[in-house]
Amino acid sequence: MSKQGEQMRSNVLRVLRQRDAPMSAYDLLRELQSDAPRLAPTTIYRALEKLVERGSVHRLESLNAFMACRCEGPVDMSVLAICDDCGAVEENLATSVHEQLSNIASQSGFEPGRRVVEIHGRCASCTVDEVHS
Amino acid sequence: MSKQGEQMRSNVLRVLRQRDAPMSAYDLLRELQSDAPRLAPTTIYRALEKLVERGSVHRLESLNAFMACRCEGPVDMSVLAICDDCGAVEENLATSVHEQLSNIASQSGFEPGRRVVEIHGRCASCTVDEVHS
DNA sequence: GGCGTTTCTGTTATGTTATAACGTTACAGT
DNA sequence: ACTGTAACGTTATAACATAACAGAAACGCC
Repeated sequence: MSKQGEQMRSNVLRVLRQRDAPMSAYDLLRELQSDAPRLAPTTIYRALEKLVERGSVHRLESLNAFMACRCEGPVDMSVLAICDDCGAVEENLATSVHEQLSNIASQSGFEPGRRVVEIHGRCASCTVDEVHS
Repeated sequence: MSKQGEQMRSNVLRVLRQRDAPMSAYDLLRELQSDAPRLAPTTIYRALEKLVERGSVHRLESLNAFMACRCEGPVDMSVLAICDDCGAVEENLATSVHEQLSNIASQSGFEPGRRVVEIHGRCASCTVDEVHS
């Protein structure tokens, strides 16, 4: 049965990669339900949990959405830049930001764990496509 | 009518300050419904939106919750350290982290807007209260 | 092989978070 | 007073996420 689980994870990852943009769990559900109509949210969330654990997928906390990872370095050192116009997301490796963040928290005796670093704004191509009404 | 809106915002802020911990919109709703049983989610969300805009309240993206701001400096330069054990949240002013974050995003032509910087882990007092089962 | 244990999976149901849609009320400008 | 605009109240529903439990697979042990 772990075969089926692996299958599901790879299906989810495939769809995320095809899209190459943030998708909600329910977007994925709808997509995959064309093959398996009875597919349930739980199944998607379980697959996503594993994929995030593995670092294959980012969870975008400020969007409640998920995205296939395409960055080089360690997935937990990346910064996600989210375009509020077109929805595109850039991944940037930013080790120093993450280190600083951990350091600052540590100063008050806090034991650092998972970090969330995201930035909203407008991507380069949307800035060029400026509206000139 | 704007009197009522202001009233609502101050009620919401009062409850958040009393609690001094993250609360979901629905926590607030339940709390305030003891006075106004017909109160609706929308009303809470609108009040929260304004309060966040003003900088009186933080939105914790990774918890889908809200918290009264008690930090000194500019609210949009703070780092939120969230204890996964006790739920307490520390606010730290961290201008340099935010600046670096904006810089990194800018490098690819991204126009920086709202930043989300949160860190999960264990707070000092929970680290001390270590379980020694 | 048979048996118990553990882990993973599918399924149903429900809980939680957030917003759409629309009519109403306040208020500023004229 | 009239009108446009922004804020508000209200109802309904959409979107996101998990609890709970039953059944199947995997594994060790006898």
